[in-house]
Amino acid sequence: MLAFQEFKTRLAPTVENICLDLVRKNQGKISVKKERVAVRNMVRILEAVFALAQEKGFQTMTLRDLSRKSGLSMGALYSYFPGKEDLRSMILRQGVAYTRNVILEQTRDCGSPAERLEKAMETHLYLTEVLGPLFYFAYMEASSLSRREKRSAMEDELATEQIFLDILREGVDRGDFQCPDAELVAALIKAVLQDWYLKRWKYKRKGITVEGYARFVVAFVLSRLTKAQGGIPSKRRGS
Amino acid sequence: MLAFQEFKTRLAPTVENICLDLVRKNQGKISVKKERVAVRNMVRILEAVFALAQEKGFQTMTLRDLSRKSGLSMGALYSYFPGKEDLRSMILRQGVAYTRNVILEQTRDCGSPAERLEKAMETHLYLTEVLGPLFYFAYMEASSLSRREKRSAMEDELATEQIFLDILREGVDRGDFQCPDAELVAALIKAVLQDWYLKRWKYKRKGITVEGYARFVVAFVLSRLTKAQGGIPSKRRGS
DNA sequence: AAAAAAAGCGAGCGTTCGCTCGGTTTCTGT
DNA sequence: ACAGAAACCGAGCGAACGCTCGCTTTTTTT
Repeated sequence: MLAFQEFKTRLAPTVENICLDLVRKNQGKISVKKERVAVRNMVRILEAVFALAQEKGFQTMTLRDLSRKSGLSMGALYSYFPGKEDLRSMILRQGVAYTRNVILEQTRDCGSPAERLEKAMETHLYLTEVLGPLFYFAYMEASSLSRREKRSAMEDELATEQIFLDILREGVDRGDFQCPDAELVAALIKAVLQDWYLKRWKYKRKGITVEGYARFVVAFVLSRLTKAQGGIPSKRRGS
Repeated sequence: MLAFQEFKTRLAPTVENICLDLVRKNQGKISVKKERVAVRNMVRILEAVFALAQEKGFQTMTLRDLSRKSGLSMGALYSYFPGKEDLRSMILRQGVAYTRNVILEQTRDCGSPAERLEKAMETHLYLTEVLGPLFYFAYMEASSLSRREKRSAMEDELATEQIFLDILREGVDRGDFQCPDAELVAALIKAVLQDWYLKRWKYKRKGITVEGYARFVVAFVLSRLTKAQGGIPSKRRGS
């Protein structure tokens, strides 16, 4: 298992790096010319958004709140995004793209399905640990999107799940895994990984580190895939 | 395993029953005198709230939206709650109390820890299946609460988890379960059960019924508790 | 059926929101 | 040092919000 600290320094997944991509991909919407300035202030904006969204939600947060917390004036803010809704969708889009890229890139060159599965879960957890507020934001704000954007959020959910499903199926084909219900296992994995950033307060309180959680989840899932004798009993005794 | 249909008819966990309790426990805040009328309209209000909250979130929903969807006028609405925030906290409080009671009541008289664990998971899933919109609402709205109410929401989360943890520990004591990290397993169970109502669209799309999901989750967890040889390997091979 | 009580109504109040824009400050090249 | 460009500022705009209240309609009582 890769240590969390090493992951952090090797990949350097920071808000700053995400802002750099965000600024470059939205040049049409950002009226600030100099990239250095744009990125610096975009970082302040995103960090303020994450803090405020965690406090009171994105909808409840006002642009005056954002102005106060980020240190930029109302007018200055509108040099960095065309409107409040656009700000949200810019952040979501960029965050999703970034996550997808990192996980796919990290799992591509692994060996056995078991190793790839471990690597995928580990990467997901470590990434959410570094970018916790971003993931929390993305998850919590998905409920108040337009229909168009809601569909897109659902497809992202399924795309992440598909990564796990592909690995599971490969493992089953090769005979490494015994898993008659790969779809459900993939969904379970996704749910458990999400819990890490949705309930960070809970795990912090219990003194559980991201590495400890990763070890537990990997062991739990793999033990079921490699040691379980049978599938699901079709009937269990009644109450 | 209890069939879902039987659970539904036996316990009759409906929005109407919840509204009855809600009306009785908030008589001071509701100016409508006749209980029959109060309950009837409270049902219309709650169902409208759930629908709107799922569409656009509680904060984004306006009282004019609620008026339109529920069929009651702006003025009439204020006979049923003192303000928008009070409406939310009334719903949350009542929903949490109801859930807690049902699960505790259903798991009290079971036999072995394995049976109780199964019953607890099954009850949680069936309840969320009937009252899906309520749970979705409670979960999604927990992020934009006051500090006082946030603490209370966290305690509810931990209280539910504690039910599972108690059963796990009893099973370990009796030698039924092999589980060196009961706290993490309890958290995992909670996360997986929550996924059912947070991502219902996903499971609906895959054609998975609540009974199928319950069977899967129970089998997955129990197989790990009763068949796994060891705990967590302290080290796994490096990347 | 008339009177009293209860419930329902919706235009309008004050406030605050997202957003704009004319003026000011800061940065950059020479 | 200075002129032009870039960035920043915040009072103010129309719109929409939560909420109220005088009035009407419906239900209950006598």
